[in-house]
Amino acid sequence: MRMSKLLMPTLREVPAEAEIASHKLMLRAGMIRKLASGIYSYLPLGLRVERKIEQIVREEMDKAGALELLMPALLPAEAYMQSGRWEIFGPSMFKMKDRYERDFCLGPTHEELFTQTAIDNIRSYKEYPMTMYQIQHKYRDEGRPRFGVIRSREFVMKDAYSFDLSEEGLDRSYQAMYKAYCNVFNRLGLDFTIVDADSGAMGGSGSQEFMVKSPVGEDGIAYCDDCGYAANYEKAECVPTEVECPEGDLDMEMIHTPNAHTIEELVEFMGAKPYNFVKTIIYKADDKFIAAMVRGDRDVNEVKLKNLVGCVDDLELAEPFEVKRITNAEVGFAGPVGLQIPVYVDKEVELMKNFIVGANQTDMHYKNVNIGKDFTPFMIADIRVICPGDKCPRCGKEIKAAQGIEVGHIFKLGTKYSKALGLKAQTETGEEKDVIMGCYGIGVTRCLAASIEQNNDENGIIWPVAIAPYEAVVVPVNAKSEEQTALAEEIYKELSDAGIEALIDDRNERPGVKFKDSDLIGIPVRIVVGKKCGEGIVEYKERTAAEAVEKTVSQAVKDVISFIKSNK
RNA sequence: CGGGAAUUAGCGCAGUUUGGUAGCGCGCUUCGUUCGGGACGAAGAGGCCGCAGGUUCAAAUCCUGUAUUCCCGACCA
Repeated sequence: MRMSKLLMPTLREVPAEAEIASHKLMLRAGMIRKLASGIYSYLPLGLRVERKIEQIVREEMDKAGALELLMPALLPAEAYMQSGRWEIFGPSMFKMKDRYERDFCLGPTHEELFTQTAIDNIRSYKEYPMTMYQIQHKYRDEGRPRFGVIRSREFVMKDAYSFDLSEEGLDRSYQAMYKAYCNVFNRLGLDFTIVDADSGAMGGSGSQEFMVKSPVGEDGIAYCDDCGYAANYEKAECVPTEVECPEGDLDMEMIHTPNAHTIEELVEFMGAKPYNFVKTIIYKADDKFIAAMVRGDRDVNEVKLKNLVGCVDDLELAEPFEVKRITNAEVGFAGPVGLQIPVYVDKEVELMKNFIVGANQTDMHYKNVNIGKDFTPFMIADIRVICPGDKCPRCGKEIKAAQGIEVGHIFKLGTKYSKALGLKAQTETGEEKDVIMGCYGIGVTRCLAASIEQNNDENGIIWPVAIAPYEAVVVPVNAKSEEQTALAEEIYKELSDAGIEALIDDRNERPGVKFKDSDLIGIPVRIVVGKKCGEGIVEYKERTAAEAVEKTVSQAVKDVISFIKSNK
């Protein structure tokens, strides 16, 4: 490709809308342009990278035996109403009506439609197991689109769905996708971590997320360097740790704590440590009230609590007036003693004695409170959020925290959608069975941003060869020099003939501009045709190298070809 | 959905406090000189100052709405 003919509007300055590296660089490199919040156009360079990622995903899916098909993005409401998700998605679904007032939406994800496809087209149990996938634009009206294409409202996603007749079959289909996902992310050159994810609310039996560690990631990861354990923050199991408590068989005692609502204020007031307190938090779970208790220096894990309570709809903090009604006190003085609602207690609290809790009376707390003696929990379970420094639930070493960008998610769905929509298969014995499903997603456009987050420097993007928009660039230093131009053209032709996706910077620009641009757009390797052109010497520079190396023309061409081939 | 900020040329910004009809840098066009890390000189083009009302002789500037965008948080099959 001739750069003089390429639509590549690079920017010297960063548009004010961008905050993170990948977003800034995609704008500066002329890969994308924003059309509305969370909605982007892809210019040639951006599209080429997106297509390459798609192709890698496609190849690995095909290799894993999945069948590619394509659903519409514009969907009739029916199947979503049948599954209940027309309501569950709520405002995050783009909904509309056609001219006859019939309901439609833009597909946010396609479990329902793939289930319907199986119902309509799979005729015999002999056709199972089957995995189908598509690579398609998805639409979600995010409450807060963010970070360029990392959280956008229209994005490209690969979604796959497996259909099996047995749990063992589901395990096999799931494992095949697991392996394919590892292959995909390895080929993309992403440094990723696989974490256990929450699946409780969906009724599934297992779920893992593929995370690219990055400080700009929106998901928390708890991991252990020693044994390799990694889990989503929401999911990570907590190992209870013991803390120092007042000794002895003490009796509960009410104390006056005026205006001490928070743990910090109490610590100040009473001179105790945060871990000597136990917080009691009132939640509303599907219109029923419950209390959750965790140590003063911990946080309640609402996902765990929600799964434990078996809450279907919403788990949210009770409103202040509700707290007042339940505890007979201002917010900040709730405690388990005499409370008339179920009290869920974190496992860690079981290890404590003589702790401090609210007294359900404004400005009053109890000290020397003990489980069993002073109150009876409804249930004791792991309901807290993991903290860095906690013990690893597998090996006991120290847990660390990181942020991650979720680029893939695999999920054992079970029979949720087959039951809702009626996907059954008749077995050889004539018995009817619900088909067991799995679903598997890769955020294609998000991978693009994730790759840039992991591969950039102060000069711009550093593409891995596998997804670089072009593999090599030939730069004649002086556009007016016929000698340089001729040699550059010759090299460009040789590379192209050898199957290299090459650029030639034939623009009438000064060398500095050409170098800056080629670094910015992240082309993996560059040949510069300059002063020593007459002696048949050019410069060879890999994007990651500090310095260029002088080589003969034929050697440089050979090295570019072998560099590209060996890094693909 | 709650809180905060912004909106002036393609991009980055000043001008708004104290009203007088718009400016800087980059980019763009033309000519010339240049040509190894975002050149220099000269001459240009480009703006209903987000939109709608209001106050005023006069509004980018003051007032009232409204839209859009970004940030923090909530939410995120």
